[in-house]
Amino acid sequence: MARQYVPAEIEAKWQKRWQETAAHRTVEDDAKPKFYCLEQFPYPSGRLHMGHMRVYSIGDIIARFKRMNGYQVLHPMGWDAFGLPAENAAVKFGAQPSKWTYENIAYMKEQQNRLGVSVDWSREVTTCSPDYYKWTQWLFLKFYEQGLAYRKRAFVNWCPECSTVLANEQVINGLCWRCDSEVTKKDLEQWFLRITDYAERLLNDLDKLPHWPEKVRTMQRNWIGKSEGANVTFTVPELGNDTITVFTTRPDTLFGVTYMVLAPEHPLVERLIAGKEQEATVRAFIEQMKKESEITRTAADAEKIGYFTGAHAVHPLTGEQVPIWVANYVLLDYGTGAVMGVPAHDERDFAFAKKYNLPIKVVINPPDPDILAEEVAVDAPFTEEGTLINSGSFDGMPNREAIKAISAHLQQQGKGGPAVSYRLRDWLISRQRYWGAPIPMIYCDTCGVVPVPYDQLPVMLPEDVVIDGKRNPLTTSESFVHTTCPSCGGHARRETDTMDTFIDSSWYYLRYTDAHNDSLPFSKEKVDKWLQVDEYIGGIEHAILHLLYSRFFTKILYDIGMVSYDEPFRSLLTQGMVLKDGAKMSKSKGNVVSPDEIIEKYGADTGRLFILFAAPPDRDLDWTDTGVEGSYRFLHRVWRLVEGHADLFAGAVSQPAPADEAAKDLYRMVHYAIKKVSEDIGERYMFNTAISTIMELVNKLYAYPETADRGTLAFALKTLVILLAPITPHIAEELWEMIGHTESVHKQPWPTYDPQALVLDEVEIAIQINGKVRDKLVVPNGLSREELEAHVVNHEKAKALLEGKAVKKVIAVPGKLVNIVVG
RNA sequence: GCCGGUGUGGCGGAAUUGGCAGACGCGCGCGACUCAAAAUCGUGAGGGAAACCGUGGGGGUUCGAGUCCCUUCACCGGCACCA
Repeated sequence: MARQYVPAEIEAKWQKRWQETAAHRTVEDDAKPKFYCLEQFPYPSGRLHMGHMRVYSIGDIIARFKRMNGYQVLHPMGWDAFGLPAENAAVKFGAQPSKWTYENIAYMKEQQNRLGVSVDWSREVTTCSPDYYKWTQWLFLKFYEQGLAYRKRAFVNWCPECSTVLANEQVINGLCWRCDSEVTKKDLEQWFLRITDYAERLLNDLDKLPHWPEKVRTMQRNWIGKSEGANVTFTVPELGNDTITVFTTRPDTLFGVTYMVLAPEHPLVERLIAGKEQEATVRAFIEQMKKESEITRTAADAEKIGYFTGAHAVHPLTGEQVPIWVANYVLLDYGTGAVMGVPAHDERDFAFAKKYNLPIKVVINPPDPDILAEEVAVDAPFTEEGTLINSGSFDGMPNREAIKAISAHLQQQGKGGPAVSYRLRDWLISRQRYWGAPIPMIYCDTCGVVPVPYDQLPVMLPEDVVIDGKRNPLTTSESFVHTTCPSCGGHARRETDTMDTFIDSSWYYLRYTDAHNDSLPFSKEKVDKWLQVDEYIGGIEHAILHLLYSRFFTKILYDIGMVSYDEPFRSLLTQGMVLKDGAKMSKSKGNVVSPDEIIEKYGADTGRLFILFAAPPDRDLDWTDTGVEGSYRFLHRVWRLVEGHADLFAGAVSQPAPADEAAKDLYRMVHYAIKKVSEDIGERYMFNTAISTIMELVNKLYAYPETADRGTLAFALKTLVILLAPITPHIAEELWEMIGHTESVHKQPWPTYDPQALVLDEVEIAIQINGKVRDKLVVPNGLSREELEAHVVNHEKAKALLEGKAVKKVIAVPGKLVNIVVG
C-alpha cells in the first residue's frame, strides 16, 4: 500500500525536528564566504497576509540555497514593533500597547514557523523592547553630539487624526501615510535630523548601487530633487539696504526680471508692508494662505493670486527698481522662499504677469532669425534655447553659456553665484505619541537642553500614562516628566515626545549581527563581518521612506567609524504585490486569501511553490485557486514518483554511467536541471523558471521506461529531491528520509553539473531560406561553421528547397541553424 | 510638464549573448482507466482552408529582430505652481 502525501503531518514533523536540532541557527564559519539574507521585518499587526508569505518565501529560498552552496548565512527576523496601531488598540479596547504588541508577535512568529522559514530566532530583534530602544536612544545621543540632531521651530506637518507631527516622507499627496487624513501645518518646536547635509551623497551614491532596481533609484533621485542654478541677491533700500536672495535655475534670464515674489510666510514680509497702504490687504492674504491646506495651495491648476507689498528691490546688475509681491505660488520651504519674476521666459511668471499687468521683457531670442524680438512672448512665454538680447555685455551669448557666465559674474560682484537646491527637507523625528522610543533629552530651567547621560539609558517608557488619542500620553505621567537635571541636579522636565518609528527600523539590520550586545548597539567587528546585506527583500512602498533613512543612518555611522560600509544594502529585490481578481487583496474588496487557510488546506510547501512559480519575484502576482491546485498536484506527482521508487535506494546511489539511450537522455536532463536551477535561484532570482525546469525533469521521469537503467533513475530522483529542498523544504526532507538518509537534506552540498553531460551527440538545426525556417535537420554535434554549411547545403532536404534558385550567401550558426540567402 | 518602468496565446508567464517565438503551469479539447464520477495517466492546439500572418503601432539596421536604433501609442509608478 502506497503511502499518501499528507502535508500537515510531515510539515509538523519537520518543523518540530528543526526546532529541536536548532537547525536554523547561524553557523559561523569564517572558512566559508558570508551571505546576509534579509527580509524587511514585519510590523506586528496581528497576522500575516499574503504579502508576508511572499516575501518570506523569496527570502527563504535564497537563504537555503546559499547554505547548501557552502555559505555561512545570516538569515534573521525581528519586529518593527513600535507604532500607532498599538496605541489605537489601547484607545479602542483598553489593551496595553505592550501586551497587544507582544501577543501579536507570538502569534505571527508561530505563523512564520508554520511556513517553514529557516530563520535564526536566537537573533530576534524587537524594537519596542528596552534592550533595543536603549540603543536607538544611544544612537540619537551620538547624532546630537555630531550636531546632526537639532531642535528648531518650524511650520511642520500635523495629522489631526493621529494627533502627531509627520516627516515630509510620511505625507503622501497631502495626506497622512497611515490614516489618509488631510495634513495641516503647525508652527512647533521639534527635533530634526540633518538628512539634508547628506543630500549630495545620498544622491551620488545611488550610482554605487547597480543591484538596486532602476525604479527605486529614480524614486530616490526624484525625492532628493536636486536642481542647479544660482542665488541672486537683491537689495531693498527701504529696509536699510537689507537684501533678499532668490534662487533660480535660469540665471541667463536675469535681465528679464520685472518683479520679485516672496512666499506669504516669508519673514521679511512684515517689515516690507509695515506702514504701507497695502498692509491690511497683504496681511489678510497671508492669514488666508495659512488656513489653506497644502493640497489646495499646491495644486498645479490652482489660480495664481498675489499682492503688491508696496516695496521695491534693486536689480543687482541693472540697478532698476522692481516691485516686490507676495503670491500663493511661491513656497517658503523651497529654495530661498523668494523668486525673481521673468514673465517672458517662464510659464508661471508669464501667467502671473498677464493677470496683474506686469511688464514682460524679452531677453532671449529664438534661434530662428525670421522671428523678431517683438513677436516673442506675446501669447506664451519663450522657454526654449536661444541667444541673449537686452542683457548688457551678455548680448549675443547662447543662453546655455550665459547660465554659467552670469552665475560667475554675480559671484565676482558679491551678489550671489552658483547654487544648488534640494527638495529634500530635514527629517522631522518628534512624535507626540506614546508607543515609540522616548527622545532622551531633558529641559532644565538653568542649563537649558541637556542630553540624558549614556549610563542612564534607556529612558524607559512609563506605564502610568493616559492613552486617549487626544493628548500626548507621556505628558500625563508625572513620574516620567519630572526628573533632575544631569548637569546641575536641579529640577528638570523630560522631553515627552517619542521618536518616529522609522528611526527604529533604520538600524535593525545592524543589530542582528550582534543582537545581544549589552555594551554597544553592535560591535564593529561583527557588523563588518556581516555587512553589507547581500540581498534585501521587501516592498516597493519603502522605496523612499525606510530605504532612504537606512542609507542615511549607515552613512552617519560610517562617518563616525562604527561601520566600514557607507551603503547598507548591496542588492535590493522589491517584490510585487499579491493580487486577486486583478486587485490588491483587501478586506473591503473581499478578495483576501490568508496564509493560514492555504497552509491548512494544502500545506506551506504548496503555498511557497505556487508563490514562487506564478510570477518572477519583482512582478505583481495574480493569485488563482486553480494555480494553487496545480502546485498541489505537482507535489503529489513528485511524492508518488519518489515513493514509488523508494526500493531503488537500498544501496548507495552514486553518479552512474547511463546504460542505455533513455538513461543517457535522463542523465542529460538531470545535469541540465542542476545548471538551470542553480543559475535561476543563485544568480538570476528567477524562481519561476527554476521551478518550470524541475517540472520538466519530473515530466521526463514519468516518461522514463520501466525497462531502462535503474541506477540513472535513482540518481535522478535523488537529485530531484535536493533541487526541491530550498523551495519546498518539508516534502524534500521527508522524501530524503524516505530514500534512506538520516542527515537533513538541507545539509547536503548543492549538486554541481557536469558540462560534458550536457553535450549532445546530435543536434537538430533549422534550415532557413532568407531567414524563414523551411525544414529541420539532425546533424552530428560539434561541426564547425564550414562543416555544418557543407553538411546542410549538400543534404537532399536543402537541395529540394533550393531547386532552381541561386544561392547568394550561406550563414551557418553551429548548434542553431543554417540560413541560405537566395536571389 | 520632467523622470523611470511595462506592453508576448483564452490566462500567469518563458525565450539569459541578435539565431527555430510561445518553455512550464492554469484553463480548454480528445483518449485511457471506471458501471459512472473524481483522482490519475496519455495526448492535442498561436491565428489562418491555404499561401502566409504573428511579440502595442509605424519606420530602420541586419542574412536574421520579442531582443538593437528612431518614432509613436497605451498602461503603471515617482516628482511637480520646485522657481
